[in-house]
Amino acid sequence: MAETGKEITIYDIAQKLNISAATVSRGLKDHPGVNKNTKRKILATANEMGYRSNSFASNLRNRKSNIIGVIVPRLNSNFMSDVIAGIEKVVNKAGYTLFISQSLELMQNEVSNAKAMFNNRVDGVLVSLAYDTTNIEHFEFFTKRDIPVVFFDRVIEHAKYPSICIDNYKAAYSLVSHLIEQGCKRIVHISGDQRRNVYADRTRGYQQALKDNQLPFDKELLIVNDLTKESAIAAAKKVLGMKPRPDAIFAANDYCAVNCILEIKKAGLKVPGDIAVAGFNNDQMACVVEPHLTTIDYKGFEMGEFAARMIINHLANPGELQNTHSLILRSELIIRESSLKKPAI
Amino acid sequence: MAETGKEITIYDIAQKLNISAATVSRGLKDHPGVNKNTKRKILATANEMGYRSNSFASNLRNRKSNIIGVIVPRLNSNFMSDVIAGIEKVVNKAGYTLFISQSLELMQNEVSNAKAMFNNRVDGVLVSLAYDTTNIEHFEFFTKRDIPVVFFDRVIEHAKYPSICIDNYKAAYSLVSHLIEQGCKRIVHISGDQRRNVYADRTRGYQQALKDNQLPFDKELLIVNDLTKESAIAAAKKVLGMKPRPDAIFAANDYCAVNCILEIKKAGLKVPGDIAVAGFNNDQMACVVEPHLTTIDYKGFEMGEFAARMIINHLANPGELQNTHSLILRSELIIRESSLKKPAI
DNA sequence: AACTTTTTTGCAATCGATTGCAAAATAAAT
DNA sequence: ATTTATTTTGCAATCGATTGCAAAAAAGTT
Repeated sequence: MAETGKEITIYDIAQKLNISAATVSRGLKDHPGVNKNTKRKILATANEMGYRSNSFASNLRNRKSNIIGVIVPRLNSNFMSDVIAGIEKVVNKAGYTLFISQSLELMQNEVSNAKAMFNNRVDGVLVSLAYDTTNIEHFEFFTKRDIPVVFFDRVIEHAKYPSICIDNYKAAYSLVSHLIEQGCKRIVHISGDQRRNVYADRTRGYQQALKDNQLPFDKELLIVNDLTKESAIAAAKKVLGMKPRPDAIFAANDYCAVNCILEIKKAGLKVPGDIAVAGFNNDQMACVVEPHLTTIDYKGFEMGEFAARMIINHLANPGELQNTHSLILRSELIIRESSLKKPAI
Repeated sequence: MAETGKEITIYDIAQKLNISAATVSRGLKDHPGVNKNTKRKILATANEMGYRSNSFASNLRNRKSNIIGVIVPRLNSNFMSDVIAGIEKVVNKAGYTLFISQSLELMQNEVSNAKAMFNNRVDGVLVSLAYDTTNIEHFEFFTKRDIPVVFFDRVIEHAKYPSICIDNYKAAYSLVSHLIEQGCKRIVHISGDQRRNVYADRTRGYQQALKDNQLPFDKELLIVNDLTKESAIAAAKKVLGMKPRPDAIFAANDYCAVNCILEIKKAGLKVPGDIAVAGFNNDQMACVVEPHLTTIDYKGFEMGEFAARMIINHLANPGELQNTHSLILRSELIIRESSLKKPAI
């Protein structure tokens, strides 16, 4: 078993077996040209001496780190935790490890994280953009060196970068259609920074659903803020003061929706009776608030798996960057009480 | 600026400046023995040629990875996201990067993650234990090689490993005392696996608070499960069926507490009127549920910072492992409506 | 037994950065 | 101008694993 103190190298194994380090190196990685018996011996001695491969030496020689970088806005959601788990699963199987960091929704951090990853020579990067990222020049370092960059969830339209996300437009469209179907006519949409696809697309879906149902789009009913609790409460208050009062709120995420519900109830109004509310993401708290929240569900684990596979594929078949453009995953409308004005049939 | 294609090494810089690679190496890291002018030139050329240090070569030579491993049960809470952010802050400042992985509450994953980190030659490891971890032999690899391991939050009593957590006993004691002070006499405690300090200590605090207030400890009132939503609901149902009916539930985490509240309300009873409820952790959802949840708050960011500092210190002053044993951070009782039987004074 | 073919192995260079030691260059002192 | 002290630099070995190429060993043919 492993001994204390000094590290064992292939040279130590070679010496003990009276063979060359080259053979040990080949033997350890099951090179076909090595005699089966020798291989067995090498493996046995390696184990017995407590050998562990030195990845620095190997990486140095191979000019490859076997590390995939992941930059996300925040790790604090079930969604993101699932994404990471999905990525880990695929990536580990392919022999890579992860280098994860959070931008905390600030472009500034995103930039420095990207630099750190570049300097650590990651073999590929998975990115979900920060709230306030205005450009993606900080990823050009990677493309210049042919290091694949894949965006997921918070993606950006760019010929160079493949991406994975759900159809936010369609999801929002179906959600708003549902609200309309429930009899809502003045639907407020609370969204985030319109530079982020997830918010812009949801807004478009909202607008199109209105249009397709002959409902006018009233600019006043579109509220864009930073989706924090405070902004959610402020937005809710604003809605409550509008005349005529809107009969529904579609918030771009669950946390915002939930805080709207609380605020509406605090004002003595009923959800969904007076105002129906819907969110996006199907967070845990969607089933904690009362009434439970109608929302859009999509699978983080799956998204992580796909994103990871995309990167791994690029690494396995370099030069095919252009083949895969973008991938759209499915999402699902989850109808709960917060939007049910009519009794369920 | 950075060129496309090939990587620049110190040899390229050396050649361009007609000096030796040794000087370039020293110049780049501000070695005192290098002429100021030469340094300036080296830095300038490095920039201009788009040089980035090759960490593999450097790590190989220095026998040091500058990577800190972090193993956590799950990344899905605000708490954990804050911890990671705190760790990142300290660790980055000291020139390290993070290698994060989740055990998903399974010892099996924790073991393989630990191995992966060991093989990647992390310089230190920060760990919060999985739900079902029964022993910590998988960390002996590290101690044998004098690689520091620091536990945080979900810690374990062990002379070899320093740890950081809050005083779960005291926190639970103060929380239960508060419930008693509100007039509760039959208090249920729902907890998790008692092998985890966080749960065992909370249970102890609960029991001691009862004792100090002349309340009998009824075994039936201590429910141990896995704290999932399903278990929470089952536990709540059990409580509702008890005779005489308990007048309070102290759950070992907020998610469990929240689901109890929902279940109690579903049964037509009032919280806190019929049954007071309290949780632990001050998750976002504590303020989503109605009534808002009384709970214990403690700062993940701080905990991350401290844990990281501890590891960094150990790395800076090796051999002082025994100096720092364990650190107890403060926590705070947050009283909200879910436990207020008496009107606030 | 001599020769050809096939399997196995080893030599030695390579991947870049680092650093002890000594040499060279410069500055200071005589 | 010499000698001594001080700064700067460079040489060359080292950190382990990898791999093209060639040599050695084993197996197969005549």
